[in-house]
Amino acid sequence: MIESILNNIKQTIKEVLSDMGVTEEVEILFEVPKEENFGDYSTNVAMRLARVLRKAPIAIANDIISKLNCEALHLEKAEVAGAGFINFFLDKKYLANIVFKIIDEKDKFGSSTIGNNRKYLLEYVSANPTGYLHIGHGRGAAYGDSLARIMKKAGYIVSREHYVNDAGNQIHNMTESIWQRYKELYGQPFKMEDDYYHGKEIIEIAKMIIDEKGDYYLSNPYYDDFRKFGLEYLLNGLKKDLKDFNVEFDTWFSEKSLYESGAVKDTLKFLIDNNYTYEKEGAIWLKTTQYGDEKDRVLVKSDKTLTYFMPDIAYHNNKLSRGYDHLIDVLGADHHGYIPRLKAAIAFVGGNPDLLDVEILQMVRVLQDGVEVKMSKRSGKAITLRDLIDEVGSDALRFMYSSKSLSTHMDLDLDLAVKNTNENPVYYVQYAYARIASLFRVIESNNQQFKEVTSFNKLNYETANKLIKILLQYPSYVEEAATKRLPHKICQYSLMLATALHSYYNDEKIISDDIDLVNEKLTLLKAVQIVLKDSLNLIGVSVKEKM
RNA sequence: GUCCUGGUAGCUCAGCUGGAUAGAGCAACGGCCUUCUAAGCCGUCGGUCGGGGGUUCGAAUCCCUUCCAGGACGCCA
Repeated sequence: MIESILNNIKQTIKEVLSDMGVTEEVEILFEVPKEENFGDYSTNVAMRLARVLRKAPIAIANDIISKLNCEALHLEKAEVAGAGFINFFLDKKYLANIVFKIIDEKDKFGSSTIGNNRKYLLEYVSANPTGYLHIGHGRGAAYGDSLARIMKKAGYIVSREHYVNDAGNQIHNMTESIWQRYKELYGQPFKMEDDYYHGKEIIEIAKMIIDEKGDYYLSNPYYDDFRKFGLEYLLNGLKKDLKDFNVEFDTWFSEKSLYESGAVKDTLKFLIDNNYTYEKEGAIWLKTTQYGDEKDRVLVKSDKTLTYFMPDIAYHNNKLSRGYDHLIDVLGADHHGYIPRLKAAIAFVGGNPDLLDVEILQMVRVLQDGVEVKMSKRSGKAITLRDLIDEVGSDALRFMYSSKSLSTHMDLDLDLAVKNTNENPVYYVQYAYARIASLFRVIESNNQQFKEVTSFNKLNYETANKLIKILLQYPSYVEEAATKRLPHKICQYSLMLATALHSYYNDEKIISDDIDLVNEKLTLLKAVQIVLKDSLNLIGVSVKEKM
């Protein structure tokens, strides 16, 4: 609706401009002005044309608006302001129709086709199953899951994937770690190497094995059983934590399966056969510098074992073969240097490096009592995602993560998050929803019947307009969040809508004896509720009927 | 040393494809509940947009330079 109004205005301006003798293509952009007095939308096209037309921007703007047919364009008025802005004031009554559209479309409202059904593979979290998830994983999880939801709404086809590193050296270390802890629990000599996993979960696993099999492994081979048991336990824990965080995946892709299918071997052979590699100092190197990497990278170490990179190439090759239009990897900032070699690898296996985008999330710093709490999976003192979900709650945590852009170095104040949860803006938004829900309960207990209206006759457009204007903007927020991959836009939007709701609620008495007016207001609020719920859902946050 | 991110109000952060007087939440201060949920509303206070140059009608936004902070520069994963 808003799009069609703006498109019509754009079209009209284009015609006016060509009458004025502007031959070149000019981009006409609309933005919502910060200041309310500047109308609903504005454009700076007159200023952009000042140089081309050699004319004062204000004069150009005046020329343009004198030729606009406001009524046909659903405009209350258009005026020139400032240095040459054209401000448009839309017809409030016409805009109010958005409410009926929302009531009609429900959670489909805000959907768009901008994604064009393009198929995306979104990989995120991909945590090693060697310990519990930490706070950095939480950020990637919240981002990836929210982005997937938003992109789907915007018309992309999105597959969500978690890569499971169940084959490499880290699993060996995990197995050995359990073995050392097992021996420790029996008072035997043990040694935890530096690169072993020192978390408390490893001890828990050793205890569980003892519960089941006692000291059996002190005199029998432990390796395969420990490996299997540890992997299963940790992977299940990982899945459960993510599920409780409202984070979903379509596929859990096993690294081990790449070995079993021969994909790793085949990919390596392909690279060698095509001369993309060379041998040096007993190792096999991939010539990634050919594609702008700062140095070549080892695929096969001199001890004949593979680097992490090698199966990862096979993995990305596999992704490419599955017919996606685009791949997105969400990685931590510590993997930044990994991107050039990954893109080079994609080029070597015959893919287009531009098919892969890597979204980098900056580190999360955890503060407690004003000092940083270091997190390290190996030291075991890390604050886990599970701890936070239990203490802060999934909703509050999701909102906290999602409200900041990925590139910001995020500070998470534990004292604030845990003790003072009502300072989290998520409650502000949920409260807006609950307040509306409460109104419907009151109506019911009054034995009044709420009936959705299909047109407004008594509604005060002046007070309702703020809400309506924000409802109108929802689709464009979804589109922007999806195309620019910025879920925090949705947080901002939900806060905006909640603010307008609270304000409206305070200004207007909703329930009165005038049942027609009550029905009109409640129809409006019903629409607000739909959009609040949908926007929160996009960032994985639930709504509450009562608070 | 090279590369990536940041540096905006006391704190946490938006704004960054150049646009009107730089925003929000929290904190601080002052009002608003005999009326539908006060986890709310209304208002006040608070800024050399890290510093310095440049580009132009116009710069928080683009370019150069410099300082500070975090991260990466493995035959680790």
